Amino acid sequence: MATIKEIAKKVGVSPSTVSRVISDDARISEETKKKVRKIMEELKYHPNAIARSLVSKSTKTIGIIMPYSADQAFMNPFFSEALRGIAKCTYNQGYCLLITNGVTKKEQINSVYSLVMGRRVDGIILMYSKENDPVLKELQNMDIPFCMIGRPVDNKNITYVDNDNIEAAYKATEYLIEKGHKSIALLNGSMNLTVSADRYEGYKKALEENNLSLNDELIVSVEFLQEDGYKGMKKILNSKIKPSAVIATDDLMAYGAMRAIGEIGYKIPEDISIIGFNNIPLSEFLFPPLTSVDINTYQIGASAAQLLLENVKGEVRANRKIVDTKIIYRKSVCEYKKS
Amino acid sequence: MATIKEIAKKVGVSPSTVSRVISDDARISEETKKKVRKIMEELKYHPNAIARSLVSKSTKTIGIIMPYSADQAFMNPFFSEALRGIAKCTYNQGYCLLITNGVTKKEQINSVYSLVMGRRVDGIILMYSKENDPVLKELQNMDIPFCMIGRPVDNKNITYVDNDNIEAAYKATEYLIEKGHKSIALLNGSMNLTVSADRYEGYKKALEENNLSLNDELIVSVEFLQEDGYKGMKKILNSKIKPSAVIATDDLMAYGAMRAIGEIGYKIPEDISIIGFNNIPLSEFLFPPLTSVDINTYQIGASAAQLLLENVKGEVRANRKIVDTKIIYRKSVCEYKKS
DNA sequence: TTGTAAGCGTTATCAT
DNA sequence: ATGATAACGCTTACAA
Repeated sequence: MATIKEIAKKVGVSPSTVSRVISDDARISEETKKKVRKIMEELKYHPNAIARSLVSKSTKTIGIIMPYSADQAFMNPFFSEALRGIAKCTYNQGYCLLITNGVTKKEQINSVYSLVMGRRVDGIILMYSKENDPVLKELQNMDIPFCMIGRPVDNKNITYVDNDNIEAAYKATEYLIEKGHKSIALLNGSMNLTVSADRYEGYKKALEENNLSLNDELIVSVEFLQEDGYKGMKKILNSKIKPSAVIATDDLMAYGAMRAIGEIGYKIPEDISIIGFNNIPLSEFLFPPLTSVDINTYQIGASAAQLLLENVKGEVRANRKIVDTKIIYRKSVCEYKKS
Repeated sequence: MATIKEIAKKVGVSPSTVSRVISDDARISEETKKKVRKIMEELKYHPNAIARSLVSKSTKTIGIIMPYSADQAFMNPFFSEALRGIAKCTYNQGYCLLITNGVTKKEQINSVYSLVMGRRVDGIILMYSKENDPVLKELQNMDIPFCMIGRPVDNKNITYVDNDNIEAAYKATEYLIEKGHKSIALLNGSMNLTVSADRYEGYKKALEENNLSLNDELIVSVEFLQEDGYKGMKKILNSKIKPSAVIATDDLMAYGAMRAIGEIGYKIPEDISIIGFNNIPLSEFLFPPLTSVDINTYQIGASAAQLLLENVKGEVRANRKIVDTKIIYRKSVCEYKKS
C-alpha cells in the first residue's frame, strides 16, 4: 500500500510536494506534477482517508441515526425511501453515509457518541423526532451540525425537514367527512413522536370544526409496522362504536388494518373506508388500491441532506423546510352508506 | 473536545498511562485508573476513532456496495431487506455500515477505491454478482476481505452467499407445469447478473425435462423495477405466442407485470397465472395475493455479514453459504384451462 | 517552486 | 507501574 513518502522517495521530491500535487497546488510546476502523477499511477497510490481526516478534521461522511434498531426500522419503506433521497443528495456532493443504531436507549446514545465524539462524521441526520429524546439532547450539546426529519418539539434553532402534518391530517379527515363519514377511527403511531402528535391534532381539528365528537375508543396508537396495524385495527373493531372509516397514519399500518377488516368479513370500502399516509409505492397495487396521503418521502430525505450539507459547509441558508403533501385518491374510500 | 493529552496533563500522568487506562491495561494500578477515569468523565472524554484507526489500521466499519446507484437500488425492497439482515449482524459485533455508490461505472470504481484504498472500511459486502464486473476485479486485487451476495461467475475462492437459484427456478417452473401450463413466459432480470442466469437455467431445465419448447419470444430481460416489469410484460403480451403463465424473477417486476396484464383486460390467475421471486412482504396484500418464491433475503444479508466478519477477524470457517428457498403458495396461480 | 518540521490523537515499544 | 518516544499517513505553516 503506497504512501506519500514512498512516492516522494521514488520521484526524488519531498512528501509535501507530493501532497501538494494531490491537491493540485498552483505553486507546483507542471513538470514535477507530471512526474509525481506518473509514479502515483505506477504505484496505484490512493490517499489514506483516515490520515487525511485526522488532520483536516473532516471525514466527508454523514451519520444516519435510525429510530430504535435499523433492523426494525428498515421494515418500513419510509426509511429506505428517505434514505434514497439522502443518498442522492449526499453522493452528489461527495459524502458517504454511515449508518449505526442500537436497540436499547443506552446503545443508541453510545452509537451516537461513537459517531460524533469519535469524529467519524461531519454531520448527522436524525431520522425521527420525538419528545424528551435523550439522543437529541446529546446532539445539541455536542456542537455538530445535524438535521432532523420531523418537527422538533420546541423548535429553537433546530434544523429540520417536515410536512405540515396537522394540515395533512386535517385534509384527510375533511375528505372523509365530506364523503359523509361521521364515525372515523384514527390508527396512529406512538404519541411521543411529533409526527403522530401532529396528525392527531389535525384529525381532532377537523372533527371539532364539523361538530363531530372525538371518541377515545376509536383512537389507537401503535408502532409503524404492519403487524401493529393489524392488532390496532382489531382493537378498534372490538370497540362498541363501529367506525365507517379509518385513517391510518402509515400505509404499512393500513395494510395490517385492511387484513383485520377483511378477516371479520367486512368489505373495503363498502363497509369501512380507509385512507393511509406516506403513499408507499406499492399501495396502488393493493386490493383495493389504497387512498393515501403522499408526503413526498424522497424529497424529505433529499432536503434533509441538503440542509445538513449547507450547514456542514457553513453556507447556511434556511434551517427548516416544509415539504408538500397531497392526497392520492384511489379506491379504498367511498361515500358513507347507512347499513 | 478533550484529548488524551489533556486528560494526562490534568491528572498529572503521561498520555500513555491514559491510553492504558482506556484499554484497561492490567499493569496500571487501580488507584490511577480511578483518578484518570474521574477526569475523563468530567471532561466528557471520548476517544477519537479516526486517530485510533490510523494506528490500529482497523475502522470497525463494513462497506456496502450497491449495484448502480443506491438511489435506484433502494427502490427495490430486496436491498433494504438484505440490509436489515446485515445491520443486525454487524451491529451485534460492534461494526458500523458505510454505504457508497456511484451511477456510472467509473464513479462506482472510484467509490470502491475511496472505501478500500482510503482504508475507511475493514471489509466489503458486494450486494450483487455479475459477469465481467470491474468492481469485483478491483476488489480481488485489493487484498481486503469481502463477501458477495450472489454466486460468483467463477467461484475461485470468493466468499459468497446465495440461494440455489437454478433449483429455485426449476421448482417454480415445475409447479406451473404441474398445473397444466405449457406456454410459460420468463420475465427475467439482466442476464449478466448470475442470479438471472441461474434462474434462466432452472427454467430451461424444467421445460426441457418436460419436453416443452423454449421460446425466445416468451423470455424477456429487464431491470428489477416495477416499471420495467410492466414494459417487459407488455412486450411478452405483444408476441405471437400467448403465455398462460409467467415467472417473474422479482416480485417488484411481477407487480408491474400484473398491471400490464390487467390493462389488456386479462384476469389473474384465470387468464394468466403469475409467480414471483423474493417474496416482498407486501406481496401477500396484492390482488390477487402473489405466489412467490421466498429466498429468505434477510437471512442472505445476515449470513453475508457473518461470513465477512469471520473473514475480517481471521477466524474463517466457511467461505460460502447457500440459503434455502421456498415457494409461498397464494392466489396468483391456478390450473390451466383451455379458453 | 520546493523542502523542513510540526502536528492531528492515538497506540506500541522501549526504557526506567 | 509508569514515562518517553516513535510511529500511523497526511497537511500546512514557515523557511529557503
